[in-house]
Amino acid sequence: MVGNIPKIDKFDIEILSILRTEVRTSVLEISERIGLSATPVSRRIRRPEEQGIITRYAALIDEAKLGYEVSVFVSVKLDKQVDDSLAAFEAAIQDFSEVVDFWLMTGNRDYVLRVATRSLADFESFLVGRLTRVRGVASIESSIP
Amino acid sequence: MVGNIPKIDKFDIEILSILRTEVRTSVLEISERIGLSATPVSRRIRRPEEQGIITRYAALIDEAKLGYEVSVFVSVKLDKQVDDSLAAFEAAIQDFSEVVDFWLMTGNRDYVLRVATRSLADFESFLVGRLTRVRGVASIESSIP
DNA sequence: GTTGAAATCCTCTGGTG
DNA sequence: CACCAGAGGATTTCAAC
Repeated sequence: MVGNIPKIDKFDIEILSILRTEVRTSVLEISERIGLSATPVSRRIRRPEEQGIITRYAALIDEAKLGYEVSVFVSVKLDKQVDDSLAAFEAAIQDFSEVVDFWLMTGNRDYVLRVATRSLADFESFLVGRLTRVRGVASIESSIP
Repeated sequence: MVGNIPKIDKFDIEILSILRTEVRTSVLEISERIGLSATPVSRRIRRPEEQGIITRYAALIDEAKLGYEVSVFVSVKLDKQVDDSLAAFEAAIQDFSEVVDFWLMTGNRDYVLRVATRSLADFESFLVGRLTRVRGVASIESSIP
């Protein structure tokens, strides 16, 4: 069976909920919090890693403190004519360092990007100089968090 | 001066870009990749942690593999009448385990939430049973990635 | 002030009961 | 699953640039 949902018990859920926001919590501290010894905690962390439930460990960066003060949600609609526009579009935006995150919405030609730049001027030059020039882009709409 | 932008050199940028996607990379491996020894790498990791540039370390969970197959972006507009609705609303949604992420948009009464549930039925019951009942919620719109 | 190397300390992991 | 021992990595200290 494909797409099988692994059996997860109360301990696994507690561990995942801790790791979701505090990866650096030591195995020992987790074991004390949930009432287990270190060994099974270590095993219960490794299993979701191998199963691909934990896709990766990421450091969340406060872009504003680095001078990336402008953060924008950009909705992009793609041209319906171009057949391989999705793959091409995704490849293109992955090369843009300004794109922090992106999601493909239902309808399959509608993306939402989160874009971070140092200033509104940088954002606008990214928009007109780079994003609008990607093949297949039909229309763009921005909203600022 | 408030909001000062720290001086970041080439090494810091390289370290941050590694940590952004691969936190578990050892200090030794980072030092080999960027051509520095372990000591300065360790210090250059701690500094952005203390400055709040690295806000937290997070394990990214594949919700689909846990059976949370439905992931939805929800736009919520808040009622303009209620003065403290922002704080109340944020407090409320932080208690909802279904809310994976949320952002406050410009206009100050417009939130975007990312919601993950096990099924569309669960999502709908979350929507009508919990989210719409939060004080100050004026209107809701959903879009599915 | 920052680096580089060695010593210390801490934490993870594999084996045993 | 708990306990214990070995191993690997991170952090502190100190000398040098």
